[in-house]
Amino acid sequence: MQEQLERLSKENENIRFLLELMTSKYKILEEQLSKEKRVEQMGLFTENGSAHEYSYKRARTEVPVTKTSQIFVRTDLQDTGLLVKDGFQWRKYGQKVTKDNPSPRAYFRCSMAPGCPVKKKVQRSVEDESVLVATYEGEHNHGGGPGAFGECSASPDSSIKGGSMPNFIRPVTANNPFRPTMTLDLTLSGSNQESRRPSQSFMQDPNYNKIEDYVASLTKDPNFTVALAAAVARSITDRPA
DNA sequence: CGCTTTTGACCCGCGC
DNA sequence: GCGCGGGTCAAAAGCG
Repeated sequence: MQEQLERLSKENENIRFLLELMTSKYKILEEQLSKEKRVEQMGLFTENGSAHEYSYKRARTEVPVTKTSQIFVRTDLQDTGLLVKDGFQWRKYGQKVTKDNPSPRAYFRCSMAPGCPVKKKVQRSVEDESVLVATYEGEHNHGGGPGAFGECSASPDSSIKGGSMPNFIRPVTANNPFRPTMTLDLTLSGSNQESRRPSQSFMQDPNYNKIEDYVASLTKDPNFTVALAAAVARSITDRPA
């Protein structure tokens, strides 16, 4: 018990470090983004007569930015499917074997399409084959169907007992074959005018305390370490420095 | 029979 | 211009 306790507290320390790393990375990115916004605005105001042309050209050449996020879902290794239960109904429209990963990548469109533009890609993680990586593009313009996360409740024997569980992170229930897992929303917010939000510190986010409490409870779950490590690795490697 | 999944073909952007 | 690789299409197969 003592040994296990020591191991766990060491693990907690590591996780705290990773979280701090993520937080600082987030702050750096936020600063960089606001700097870019300032530069962009200055460009628009100083170019006098050509300002309209400038913005027009930018708008035309700019790739339409869609909101993307990733979640990591731990599954049974025997489970060969690429299904991530997220409460929405999806229609599979393709599957591909990619170069960097031996497991195939499945492509899904929201079943409400073309009314709903959301797409997702699901592929097993290279680092841990039991972890499914689901990448979402866009935002649903409708509610979730039956079996949505919001309808789940904490399972009594789960090692994760959140108490006040944030809506965006839910444990797995008897209806859901997946084991408890860590879900991280690594949203890449767009840089176009419509998606701009007022600059807000991560620490000032109204959900921050809830997230912190919940993450603290998650550290009791050994599965959490793997999922977090994968998420942090991605957050570092997938973003511009 | 209608809807969903599978899978090979096709398209398109990117790097060389 | 060409090849490569990721993403999408669409016909065929599967399934309830």
